[in-house]
Amino acid sequence: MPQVQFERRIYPPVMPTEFPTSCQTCSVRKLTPYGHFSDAALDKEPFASRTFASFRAGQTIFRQGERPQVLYTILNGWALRAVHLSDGGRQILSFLLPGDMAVCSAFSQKPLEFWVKSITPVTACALQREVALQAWHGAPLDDFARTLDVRWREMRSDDERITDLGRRSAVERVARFLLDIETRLQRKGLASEGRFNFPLRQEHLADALGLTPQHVNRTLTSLRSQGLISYGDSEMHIVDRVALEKIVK
Amino acid sequence: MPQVQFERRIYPPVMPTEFPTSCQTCSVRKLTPYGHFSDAALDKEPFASRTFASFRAGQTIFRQGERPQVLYTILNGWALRAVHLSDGGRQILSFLLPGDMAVCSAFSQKPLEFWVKSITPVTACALQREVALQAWHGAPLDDFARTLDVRWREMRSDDERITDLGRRSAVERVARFLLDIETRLQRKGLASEGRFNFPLRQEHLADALGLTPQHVNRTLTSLRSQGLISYGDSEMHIVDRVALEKIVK
DNA sequence: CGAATGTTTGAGAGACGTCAACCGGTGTGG
DNA sequence: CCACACCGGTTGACGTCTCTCAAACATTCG
Repeated sequence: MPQVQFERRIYPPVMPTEFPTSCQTCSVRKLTPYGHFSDAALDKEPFASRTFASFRAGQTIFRQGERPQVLYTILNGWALRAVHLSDGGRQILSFLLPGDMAVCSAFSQKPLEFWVKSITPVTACALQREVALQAWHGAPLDDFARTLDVRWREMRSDDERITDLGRRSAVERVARFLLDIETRLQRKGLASEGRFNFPLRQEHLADALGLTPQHVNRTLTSLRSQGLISYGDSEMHIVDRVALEKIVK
Repeated sequence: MPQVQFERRIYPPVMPTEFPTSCQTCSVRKLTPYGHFSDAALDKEPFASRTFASFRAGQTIFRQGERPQVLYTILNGWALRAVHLSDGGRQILSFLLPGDMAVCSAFSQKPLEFWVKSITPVTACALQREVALQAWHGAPLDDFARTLDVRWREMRSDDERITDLGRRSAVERVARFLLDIETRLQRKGLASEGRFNFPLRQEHLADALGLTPQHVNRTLTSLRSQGLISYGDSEMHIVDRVALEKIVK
């Protein structure tokens, strides 16, 4: 019986004023797959007909089997992409951070084989699938090629996950994960000096890294006691980046 | 010191007559990402300017860091896509079978972060990157959308690999792998009644599944002694599909 | 205060890796 | 022609990493 997730953390309500007033001044503009689009292009479709959405923490954004008609780009907050396992558990495939697209491959009408759920409250920009498809099809060849490349980074990250899960020990996975998240947040301006907001519970790490929560705990505790990281109160701090990098090889 | 792979198996030389004379009658036509293209479309670019290539067993097709200018579609044989690991090993990311594209995401000019190598002798159809890009850009919206979807299956397969490596035991991984390969070959008409040509060594399975060759051996031996599979002489036979499916859950 | 959630810690079991050896087949070279 | 090396498959003994089961503790919320 699926249990209703009860969100314990307190988050301020999302104010409409938090939505960007234009794509040109959007805070995540440069982080998105269309980050290279010109100012002029951002006045046209599909951006002209963009809308916004906000989700509470722990809310399902896409269900498995659904055929999404919108492409969400995360403006704020964390979400996760996962599949259900036959034993009742879940495998987290990726975490979605500001600037990431919730369903990049939603061009097709094929039903999703994974689901997407917010972790913190999430605000997102929504582009209509059909409109976006037509607009990108009509774009110059150069933009077209880059659009095809949109999946490139995602794909690479998948490859790395495969290597990670197949070959690395628990410490290596955890260290790599923390460094990876830090790098992504840093690039988005959401981390400085190794410090960043970290809303994940240890169970999230376990479900993503293929470990048990207990073992994640032991690993984190070990890293903390060695002075490589420190954490608490939804904050993560990578204290000794060099040592962590040595662990991941 | 990298060791020269010596191919011990004997394969007949590839005869030019084995190349398909037209795209319309190509044996893998329906299996490719452009399998839905019309007869007429196959007379135009990029197909009109296609060329062919053949590789010996164990030959490197793409090097890491390379910027491929051609899109290879495998006509015949098996290949693998992999990355080097810092400990000198390799993680096999996927196996490429007839009808698969060697580098589907080669639309960009970004250097490859993996390498591709033939396992058996491989014959392939080569499309020029630039020509293909322009042709697909000019194609009808519907074809365009499907082209974007080309990566869909690949992506799904990546997701499954992540789940697999993160959560399954050795038996589950091996069973799932065999069923997966059989399904793919069946769809391509290269397997019947659970029997198919299987040129992989146990070390290939190990490198793909994140196990040691010895443990792969124990697992295969166990499955064989239980009468679920039988193999030998580059042939694999899934004897008890139902039981295997029960293992993978 | 009690219920629920998440973190932390411990003891024991099991799965998989490591190290090592042997075997059969095949090409190689004397 | 035969000894030999090499490769891949096979098997055994043993170590260790991670899981499982279990429980204590902190925090938050009702």
